[in-house]
Amino acid sequence: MDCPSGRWQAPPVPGYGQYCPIAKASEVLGERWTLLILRDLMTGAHRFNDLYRGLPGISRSLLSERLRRLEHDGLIERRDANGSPAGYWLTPLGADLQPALMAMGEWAARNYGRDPRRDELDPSVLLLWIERNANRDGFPPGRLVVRFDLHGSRPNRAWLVSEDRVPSVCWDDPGFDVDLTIGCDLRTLHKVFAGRVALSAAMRDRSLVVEGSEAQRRAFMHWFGYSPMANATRAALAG
Amino acid sequence: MDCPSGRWQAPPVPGYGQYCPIAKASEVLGERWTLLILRDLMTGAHRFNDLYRGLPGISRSLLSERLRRLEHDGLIERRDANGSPAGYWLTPLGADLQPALMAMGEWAARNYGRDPRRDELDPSVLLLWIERNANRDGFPPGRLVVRFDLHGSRPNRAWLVSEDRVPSVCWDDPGFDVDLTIGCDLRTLHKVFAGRVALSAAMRDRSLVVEGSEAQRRAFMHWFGYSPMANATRAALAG
DNA sequence: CAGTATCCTCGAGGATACTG
DNA sequence: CAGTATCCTCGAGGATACTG
Repeated sequence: MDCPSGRWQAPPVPGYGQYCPIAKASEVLGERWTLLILRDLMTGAHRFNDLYRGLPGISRSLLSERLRRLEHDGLIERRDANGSPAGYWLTPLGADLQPALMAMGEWAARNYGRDPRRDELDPSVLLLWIERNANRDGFPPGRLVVRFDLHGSRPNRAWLVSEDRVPSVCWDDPGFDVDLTIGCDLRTLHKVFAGRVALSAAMRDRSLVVEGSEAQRRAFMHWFGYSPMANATRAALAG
Repeated sequence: MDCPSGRWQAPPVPGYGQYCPIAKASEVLGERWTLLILRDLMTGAHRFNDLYRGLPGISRSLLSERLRRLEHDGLIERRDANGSPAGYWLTPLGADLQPALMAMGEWAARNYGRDPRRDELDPSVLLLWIERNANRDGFPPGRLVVRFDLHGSRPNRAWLVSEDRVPSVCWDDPGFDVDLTIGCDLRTLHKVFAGRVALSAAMRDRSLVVEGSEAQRRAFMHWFGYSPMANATRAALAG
């Protein structure tokens, strides 16, 4: 609970004055952006700029403020420089929130699931999510270079480069030979990510076209990163 | 989704522009008071003034605004006059939130459980919760009158009157003969309500004193209303 | 890279008074 | 009982420029 300045006072977020767990949870989690920050920490973002990139519309000062409050409330801790991996990490208290966060997300996935309009999707955020949720064990050792051709989006090309099973997305040609290309429009990619359409079905009807060696295409189906809520969505659609 | 005025426009609560279930849930549930309103609807409050009484600090206009938004978002519906029980009721969409709300509350109960200071407790809210969570089947038919003597609180006397198994709390002497009195301080009553202390233990060490016939005292242990999160709290304390 | 400091705006929501 | 209308305040947070 120690803070950067050493003695940061929590600005008096107006509590509810109710000694009730729901009220307490609302006080800790209820501010704008807080739940999304926790979501991103749970899916592998830890550096300030990683978090910033995944939250279009937040300002750097507001992100900083929210992180300080979460640290003050004991949900996250900052690991600096010498303490191995730098950045922000969930404490046990913060990690314990995962079931509740999943339950909220599953509620929304069950009930608000519909296909997004193209203008509701942000290509850079979707690719970031695919990177973060990728199954690292499914990548080959060494380097793998995948190019996404997103029909009708701007920008419309992204590269996912996996080095020693650690993927990262970039929007400028990294210059390496491409092992695999994925061609589809952004909505199809989102539908697959969200679990609204099976990857195999999208490949079959060629709304998503994968080009590469047979082995690479098979591996793709194994490492592709789905939304953590995809299973709930599939269940809702099946039920 | 129809609204009082017939064409109420949702003020543009700034969304996150992320097509993600957690973001969607945050948009619908993230505003101040919203989760507490849903909590109260789940525990039996339905009339405007019932909700208002259970949310000290909210203004009538803000409660009205929040209810309109929840109605607009499809989580609650207003049943007026001729459609039997008047007031606000959860729709299936709203009721489907219960597991998520419980998960959040249980997280807080597990992690933030501690004994409240006396100034953190509001007697009228605690008695309201006990009324709402009472086990109606445990009341006798006809009338039961219970007086709570809350040592050191102001006001320090409340009556719970059950008529045909429907309890209601009042703070002025209703004038009926008293069948049962409960004497304790507010913190003890809260500890019992929250599941932090067993009712039987509080009676045994006389921090909570019940006076009445043997039958009434036994019935009391059956109808007394616990917090919906009490079981989670007991589990956390036992584990 | 990872923030902080300062200044300024605008909109959420309180207070008050009112209504069917 | 169940709200609504109006006016006003103040504080959350954006913009901008800065730092170790």
